[in-house]
Amino acid sequence: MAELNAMRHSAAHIMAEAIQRLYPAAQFAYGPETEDGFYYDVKLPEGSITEEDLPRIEKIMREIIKGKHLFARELIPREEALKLFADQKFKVLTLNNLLKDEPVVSVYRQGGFVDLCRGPHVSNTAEIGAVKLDRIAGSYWLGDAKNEPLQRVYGLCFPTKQELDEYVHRMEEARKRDHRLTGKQLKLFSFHDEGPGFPFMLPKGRTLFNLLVAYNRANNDARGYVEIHTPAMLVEDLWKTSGHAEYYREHMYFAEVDERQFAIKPMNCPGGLLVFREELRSYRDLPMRVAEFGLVHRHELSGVLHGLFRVRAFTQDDAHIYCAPEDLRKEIVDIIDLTLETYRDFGFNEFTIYVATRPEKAIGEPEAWERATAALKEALDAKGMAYKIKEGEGAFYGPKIEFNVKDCIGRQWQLGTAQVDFFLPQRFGLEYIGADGAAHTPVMIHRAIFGSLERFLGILIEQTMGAFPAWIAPTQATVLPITDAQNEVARGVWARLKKAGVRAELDVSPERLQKKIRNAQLQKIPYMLVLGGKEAESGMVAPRLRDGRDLGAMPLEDFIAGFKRVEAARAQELWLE
RNA sequence: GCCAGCGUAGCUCAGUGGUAGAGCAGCUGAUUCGUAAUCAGCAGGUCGUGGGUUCAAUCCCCACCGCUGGCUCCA
Repeated sequence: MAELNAMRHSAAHIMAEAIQRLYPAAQFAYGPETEDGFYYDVKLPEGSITEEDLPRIEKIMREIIKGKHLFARELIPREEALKLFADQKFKVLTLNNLLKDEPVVSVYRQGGFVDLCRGPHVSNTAEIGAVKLDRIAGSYWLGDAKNEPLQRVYGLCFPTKQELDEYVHRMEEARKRDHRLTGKQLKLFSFHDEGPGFPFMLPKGRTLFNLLVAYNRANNDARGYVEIHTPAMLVEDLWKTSGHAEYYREHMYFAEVDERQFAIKPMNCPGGLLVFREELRSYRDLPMRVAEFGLVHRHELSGVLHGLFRVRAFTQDDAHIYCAPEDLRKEIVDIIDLTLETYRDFGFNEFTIYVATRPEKAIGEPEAWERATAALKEALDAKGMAYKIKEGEGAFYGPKIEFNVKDCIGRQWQLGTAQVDFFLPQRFGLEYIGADGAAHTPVMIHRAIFGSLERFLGILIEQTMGAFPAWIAPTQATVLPITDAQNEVARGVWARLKKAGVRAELDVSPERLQKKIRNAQLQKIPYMLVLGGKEAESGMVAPRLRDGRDLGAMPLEDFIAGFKRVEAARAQELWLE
C-alpha cells in the first residue's frame, strides 16, 4: 500500500510537471494521492484548465513517465526553499505557515520539475503504472470556501493497465445503480425546474415512502413512542428562541404574512418543544418519546443538490425524547438498538458510525457539550460499537451520533442520528416536577432512524437497483393473461389479490406474453402470474419470479399463502420453500 | 455559492451556420400468440430561457435557469 501511495503521489508530481509545461505560470497548491489515484490543486493566473486540456496533459505525462527521470530527494534550508519557490505563492504560504518552524525542508526533483514535498516517491518516473486523467473540479485553498478558488485535476493511477481498466469498468457498472436512473425507469420520483431540489413522489415512490413510514411507526408504537404533527410554518420569534434564526439562518425560507415574519421549519424540534411545554410534566411522564414525521425545508446551496440524497425538502422520521439526566444513556442505547434493527431489516450491513463534536458556531457551555458527547460515546461503548470522531461536525445545539452508509460509487451519506441536547430545553424553559417536588430541566434527545425518508429511499434503491424485496416492492405481483380469452378470469384473479392485500397490477394489453413478461421484468415486479387457458379452467396461476424461476401452475390461494409468508418474514428471497 | 462540463420529441440519443432525425414509449389497425421486445401506419420538437453577432442560429458569443462531477456544506 505504501508503494502504491508513493506511485500515485509521484503521478501527481508528473501531472504537475505536465501542466507546468503547458502553462508555465501555473501555481501549484497541494497534490496528494487518493483512494484511486491522485489530484493536484492548481491555479492558472489567467483562464482555467478545461477538459480539452486533459488529453494534452496526459500525453505529456506519458512522455515524462517513459523518460525514466529519477525522483531525487534533497534537503535544503527553509530559507533556500523560499527563494527556490519564490514564484510559487502557495508553496511560499506553506513554507511560512505549516513549515515555519522547520529549519530544513525536503524537495523532490524529477526531470525539469521541482516540488516542495515530504515524499516518499518512487525512484524513477518509469515506475508509475497506468495513469488516466479523470476530471476537473473546483476546490479552495486549504479547503476553505473563503479562500482563493483553485482547480482540482483528478487522475486515476493503478500499478497496471489492466487494474486501471478494471477499475474504470467497475465504476461504470456501479454508476448504473444510480438511484436517479432507477427512479426514472421505475417512475418512483421526479424533479422539475419549477422546484429545484424539491422531490416529487410519484405513485410508486410514494407507496415505498408510505411503507417506510408504516414500518417506522410500528417500531415506535412498540417502544412507547407517541406521535404528533406540528406546523410547517411558525413565527420567526420562535426560531430566535431556538437559535435557528441565528445559527441556521442561511438555510431557512422566510415569508411575511399579516405583517408578521414567519419561517418554514428546517427542523421539527421547536414545534415539539411547544407541545412539551403545554402541560405541567411530572417525572412520572418521563421518558417522553415523541415522534413526528416532519417535512422540513432547508435552503441548500444549489451545487450540493443530488437526487434524493441531497434535497431542499425532506421528511424526517424524527423523534424527541425528554428524559431525566440519569436516563440519558439508557435512551441512547435504545435508539442504537432500534437503528441497528431497522438497518438489518432492510438488508444494510455496512455502515460507519461517527460521533460529531462541538462545531465553531454553537450554543451553550463547553462543559455541557463535554457531558453530552461523553453520553453518546458511553452508549456506543456499552453496545461495543466501533466509531470514529468527526471533530466540530455536531449540530449547533448538540453533539451527535451519525450512522453513515455508502452509495453506489462509495460516497458516504448520513442516515440515522442521535443528538443530545441540554440547551433547547433550557432556552424554552422546559420543566418537569421531580420526585423531590422541585422543578427540573429535562434532557432532550433528537433522533432519526432513517434520517431522511427520501435519502433512505435513495439508498435503498441503489442497494437493490430497484429490485425491492417483496414486502416493500411498490407493485408486488402482476397478472399476465396469455390471450384476450383469459382477460375476464385475470380480472377476477387481480381483484382477489387486491382483496388479499397484495399490491397487484393487471396487464390486459394486446401484447404477447413475452412482451408482458419483459415489461414486468423491466419494472422489477417480483411475481408475474401467468394465466393461460389451462390455468383459467382450473383456477390456477403459474407464478414466474423476477429472478426467472418458474414455479409452475398452482392454485391462486396457494400463491397468496406463499406470498404472505415471504412478506411477513420480510425475506430477501422471493419464495420460501 | 465556487470550478469544469452538459441541456435536441415522454425516454435514450444522432445531427447541421440555411428553422431537425432514429429507436423505444404513445395513438390506430392487423395479429390471440405459453415465460425478456409481432407487424404496419400515424402522430409528436418555437433544438432550456432571454439577449447579441449574421442576409440567415438549434449550431457562434453573452447572461440567466436547470442538470452532472467535485469543493464547501449537510439528513
